[in-house]
Amino acid sequence: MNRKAELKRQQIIKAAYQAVSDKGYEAVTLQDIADYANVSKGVPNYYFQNKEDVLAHLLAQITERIYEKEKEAVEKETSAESMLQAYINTVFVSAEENEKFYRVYLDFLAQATKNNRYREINERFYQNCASISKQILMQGAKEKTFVVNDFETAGRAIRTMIDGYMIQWMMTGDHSQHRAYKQACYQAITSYLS
Amino acid sequence: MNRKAELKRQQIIKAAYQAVSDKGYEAVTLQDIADYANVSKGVPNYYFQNKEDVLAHLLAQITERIYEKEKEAVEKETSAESMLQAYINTVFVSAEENEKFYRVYLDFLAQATKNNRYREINERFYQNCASISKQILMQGAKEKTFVVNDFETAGRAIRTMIDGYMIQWMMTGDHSQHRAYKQACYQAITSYLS
DNA sequence: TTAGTTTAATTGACCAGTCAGAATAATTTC
DNA sequence: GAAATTATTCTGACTGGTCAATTAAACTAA
Repeated sequence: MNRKAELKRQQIIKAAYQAVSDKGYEAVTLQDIADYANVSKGVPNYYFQNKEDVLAHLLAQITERIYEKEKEAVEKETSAESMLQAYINTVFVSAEENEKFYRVYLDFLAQATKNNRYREINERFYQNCASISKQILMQGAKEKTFVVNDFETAGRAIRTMIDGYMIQWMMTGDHSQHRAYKQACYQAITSYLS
Repeated sequence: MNRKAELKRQQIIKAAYQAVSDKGYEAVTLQDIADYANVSKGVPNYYFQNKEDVLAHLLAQITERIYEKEKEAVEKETSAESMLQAYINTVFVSAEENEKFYRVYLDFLAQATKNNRYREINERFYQNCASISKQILMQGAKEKTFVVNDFETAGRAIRTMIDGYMIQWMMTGDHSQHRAYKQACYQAITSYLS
C-alpha cells in the first residue's frame, strides 16, 4: 500500500532524473517525466504536488545519495591520504555518472539562485560535504600529513576545488579527460593542504 | 547608419542581461527583453535572428568584457603577487555586480552542457582566463614567488578556485560574506602556489 | 462495492516567431 | 528647400504550438 506508493514515487523521481539529464531543467515537461516512467501524464501530479515538487525531491535524493556514498567510502579508510583519495574517487566515479549528475546538479545550482527550496537542499548537501572534509582534515592534522589552520576554511576549499574541476571537465565535453581532471583535482587539494 | 543599429543591438543585449539576471535564462521571454529595452516585441527579432541569437551575443559580450577588465588590471601590476591580487580584485568586484554576472553566467554554464554555441563561447573565455593566469605564473616563476611545475595545470587550478568560491558565495545568498570569500579564494590560491 | 490508481480529455495560459502596415528617416527631384 | 520618393525601423495583432494542472471517466484489486 504505502510501500507500493513509495516505489511509484521512486520510479517517478528516477524518471525525472533521466529526463532532466537529457533535456535540461526548464525544458523538461511532466509529459517527459511520465514517458520516462512509462506512466501516463496524470501520475506525477497524483504522487506529487506539482512539477517543482517532483524536482525538489529529485535534488534532495541525488545529493543525499552522493553524500552517503562519499561518507561510506571515506569511513572505510584509516589514513588521511587514503580517505582523501577515497573521497575523490567517489566524487569522480565515472565519466557517464558524473556527466549525468553534474548536468542535473548544475541546472539546480542555476535555479537555486532564485529558488529558496533548492537553495536549502543544496545548503544541507554542502554541510554534509563539510562534515566529510572535516573528518579527513582532522585525521590529517592528527597524523601531521596535512597542514590545517582552520577546518571550516579548508573544508570549503576542498569542495570548491571538486566542484570547480568537475564543472571545467563538464565544459570540455570530453569523456576521455575524466581521469586527468580527477588527478588534477587530487593534486590541487594535496598541494593546498601541504 | 550602421552605427545606430549597433547602438540598438547594445540596448537589447543590455536589456537581455538585466532580464536574464532577474528572471533566469529559461524563464525570460522576448517580451521581457523588449520591455526592459523599452521597445516593442518585434525589435529583438529585427536585430537578431532569434532569441538564442540574442542570448549568445549576451554571453559573448559579458565574458569578453570581464576578460578585458581582468587583463587590464593585471597588466598594470609588476610583481606576481600584486598581479594575482589585482586579478582576484577584478573578479570579486562587488557583491552586486558579481551576483548579477554569476546568476547569468551560471545559467549559461548549465545550458552549455547541451548547447554547443554557448560551450564554444565559454571555451574562448576559459582560454582567455588561462592566458592571464599564465602571465601571472610566469612572473611568479621568474621571481621565485610561486612554485609552478606546469603552467597549464596551475592556470586551470586558479580559475577552478575562482569559479568554485564564487559559486559557493552565490549559494550563501549573503552579500556581506563577499569580502570573506574573496580573501578565502586569494589565500587558497597562494597556498596552492607555494 | 469501493478505495486507490490510472488514463484521457479539457481548460486556460503562455510564448516564439511572423508579418502587414504604420511611422520615421534618408535620399532624390524639381 | 520643399515635395516626392524610397529605405529603414518599429509596432502589435496573430498563428501555431506547447504546457501545467484539473477533471471526469475508466480500470483494478481487495
